[in-house]
Amino acid sequence: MDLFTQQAKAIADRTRIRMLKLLENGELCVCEIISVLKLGQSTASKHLGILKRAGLVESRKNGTWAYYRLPEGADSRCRGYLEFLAANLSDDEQIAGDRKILGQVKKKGCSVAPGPDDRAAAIRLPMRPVKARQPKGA
Amino acid sequence: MDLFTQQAKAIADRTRIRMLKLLENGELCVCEIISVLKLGQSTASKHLGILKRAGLVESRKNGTWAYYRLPEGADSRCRGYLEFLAANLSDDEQIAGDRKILGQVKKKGCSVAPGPDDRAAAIRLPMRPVKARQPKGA
DNA sequence: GGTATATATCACCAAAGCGCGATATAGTAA
DNA sequence: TTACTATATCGCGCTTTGGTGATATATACC
Repeated sequence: MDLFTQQAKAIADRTRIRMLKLLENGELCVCEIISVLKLGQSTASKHLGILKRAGLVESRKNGTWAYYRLPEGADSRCRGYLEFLAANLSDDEQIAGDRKILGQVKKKGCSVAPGPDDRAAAIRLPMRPVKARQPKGA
Repeated sequence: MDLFTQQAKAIADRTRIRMLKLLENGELCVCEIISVLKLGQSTASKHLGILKRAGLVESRKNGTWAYYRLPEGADSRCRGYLEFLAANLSDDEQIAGDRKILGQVKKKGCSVAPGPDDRAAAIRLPMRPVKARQPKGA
């Protein structure tokens, strides 16, 4: 499949659009993405894999943590859709809400115990350890 | 589903991308689109319906003929993807070939008997009548 | 060492999507 | 009228896709 169509398919999913819009706020750890978008772990990993294979995100590993970001290189073939996306959905309430939640998650750290008002997330997410874990290298 | 995602899904198909790029050459009759892209009749109709419901094409009827075109209004919500598409795939060989075939189909008329070198199309397309039919109103 | 965490991958199922033939509808041609 | 054409829609089979639980691996914490 040609890259243009592959990227079109990668964007043709609401969850992946939310991921890309969230990553416009900067590089994020997978567990942060999971916390903000309230996704299952395998679901998030699969979607991120689709975005990565389409060249729409890059990733790096640091210990057990994986960080995803929008590509930084000047490869115009990978930037087209991302620039288009950046120019759109500024009025989307859900995406604005995601960005707001990201701010909260960033303050609390990565593994966040969901509040009592979010029972769906409480089922999916592990409890926050007393002290947040940190990768060795950082 | 929100319009942005719906349009993304509508574009996430190679055949529909080819249709939209073909319509950049101006309004076309369905039978012309079928001839150029060598699609089954019901397949083409279904794809055009998806594009229409997503607001990416408009249509009008004249007798039995149906004509599709890119939207002419200034509704920016419908133009975004189309402008993005117009700015891309200029180097796509298949789409360039489609445009070339369109020129040939335009010369011969709508219902074209496929040449002996295109047997797949010969199965799908009716033979060209001795005199090409024309809608009453035009 | 042992236990828990972060992530990727696999297997599975339900849902959606695509192509195609058949049918329905409406118009043209004679 | 009858025959043919253009298009839309429906029904079917097949493939793809999205979500989820289970598993594997590597790492962090103790």
